[in-house]
Amino acid sequence: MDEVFKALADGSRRSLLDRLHARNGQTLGELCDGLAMTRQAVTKHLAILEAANLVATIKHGREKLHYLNPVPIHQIGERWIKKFEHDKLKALSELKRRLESRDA
Amino acid sequence: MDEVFKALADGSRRSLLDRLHARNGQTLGELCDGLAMTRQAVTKHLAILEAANLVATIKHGREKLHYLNPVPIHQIGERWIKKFEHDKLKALSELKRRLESRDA
DNA sequence: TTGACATGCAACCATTTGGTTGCGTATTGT
DNA sequence: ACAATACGCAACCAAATGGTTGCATGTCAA
Repeated sequence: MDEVFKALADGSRRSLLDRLHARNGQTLGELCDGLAMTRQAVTKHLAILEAANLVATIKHGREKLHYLNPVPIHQIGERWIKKFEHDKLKALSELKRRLESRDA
Repeated sequence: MDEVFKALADGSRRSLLDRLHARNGQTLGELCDGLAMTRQAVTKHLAILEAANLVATIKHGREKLHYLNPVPIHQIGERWIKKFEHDKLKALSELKRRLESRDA
């Protein structure tokens, strides 16, 4: 879980996931297009995403195809974010009350 | 948004949020209890969470009270995670198909 | 009033991170 | 056959990160 959070922490990596979401199965070269970064840097980012199980790859000849795996993202939503949604209003009103009364 | 992702990337910070979720409005000293870390380190983590708008603080005498703000967490769920949930099955089956057939 | 308590602030440190350059290797199209 | 293509690997680098120690400051209680 920590690996997934760390992988998602970087904007370049999130945009790589976005691009795979837009078109799945892209090669390394395709994923490099338009990026202000060397191919080797992109490789490192993809390796981190792969280690976090967010992308899966298969070699096809001399090309490497990258596939998005949205399951860990979904898990973060279910196992982590969900528990904070419950008390959204509760927490807000509690803070407001505290802010308004100095005599707590 | 990037600030929130970065803030959530650290396990210590996530556990601070968990502790505030369990009991809101804790002081710095209370949040330090049981942590294998100096008070100053905890202060830095809380500052990062505050900069990401994940906690709000109010000074009360010589103590500083910390309140959880779950809104940015909720926003990540809505604006980022949600769009990846849609094609969960689609992506999986697509990958499976690729893995099974070498002749793509 | 004064000592203990809760916190703030700054300098410093090691490690991690995100990126580079350079070179090697396998595959492919002509 | 061979040059171009697509990628892998390793060394290196600057900056960010996560932590520390030391000291200063404001507040409360006896």
